Amino acid sequence: MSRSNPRVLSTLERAGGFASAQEVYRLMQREGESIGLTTVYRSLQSLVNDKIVDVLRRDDGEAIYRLCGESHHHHLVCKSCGETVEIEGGAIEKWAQLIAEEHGFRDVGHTAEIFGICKKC
Amino acid sequence: MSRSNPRVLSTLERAGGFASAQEVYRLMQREGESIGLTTVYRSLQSLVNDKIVDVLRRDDGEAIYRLCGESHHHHLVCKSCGETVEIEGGAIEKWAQLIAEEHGFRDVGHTAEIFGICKKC
DNA sequence: ACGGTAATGAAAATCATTTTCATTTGTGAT
DNA sequence: ATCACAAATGAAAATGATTTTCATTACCGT
Repeated sequence: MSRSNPRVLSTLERAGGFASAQEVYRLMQREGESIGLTTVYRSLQSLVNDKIVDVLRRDDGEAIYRLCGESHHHHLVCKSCGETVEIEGGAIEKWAQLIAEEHGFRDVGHTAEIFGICKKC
Repeated sequence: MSRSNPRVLSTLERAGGFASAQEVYRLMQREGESIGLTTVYRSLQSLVNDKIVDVLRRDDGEAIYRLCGESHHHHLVCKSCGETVEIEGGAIEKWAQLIAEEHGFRDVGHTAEIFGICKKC
């Protein structure tokens, strides 16, 4: 099949370890890298197969890719202006793990986002 | 705007309270109901606004609509078979509120989902 | 250099979802 | 009942992410 293009992984890292395929592609374009969208998709998929990245879904259904092992964080997003604050989720991590174990689930992950209206809006 | 077509809700109920828009549409077709896909989408969206149904995402990104009780809750979803457990989020509620206030946000809401592999899978 | 396999990417195909817009239906006032 | 207007409807087109196709190119071992 196809192996991952290393520039894709490096771009995903540079993006903070968290981005959609389209975002990785646009980022590479902006930085002058010559690559096709198809290759970006294929590389990300191959990274998922190799368990080097995780794939999640945004609320709008777009797939987002996240480096495994990155200490992950959550977001606090303003519904009005879109300003985003990255937050640590200490309490959540334990909660998710605990609940999942109670129900006999393994291989546990989670998503959590907080949204509201920021000071300026 | 537009209100929900009652046949859509009744079909979603008949489907076990868990189906995608396309599935609801195909089900209604098969049962001889005359309705457009657009209306199915609009009705489901309106049900989501009215908090009569929840919307989640399948692994492939397709939105699935699900009847839910009135109390605010979160989900523990099996990535493999889709089994879903409704859970209470006591800890989360406080955490979200606290973090948001720290950053000066008001009108706060949140989403949280836990996913993993269930016992059977 | 040669032959074969893997990687690449442009363009077309897919598929769920949304938008547009013209038509129909329902409702309330008169 | 009739007129007028708002809401609902759905067919068709638009959108946007993702996948597939396929012809070309880069790479590797001989």
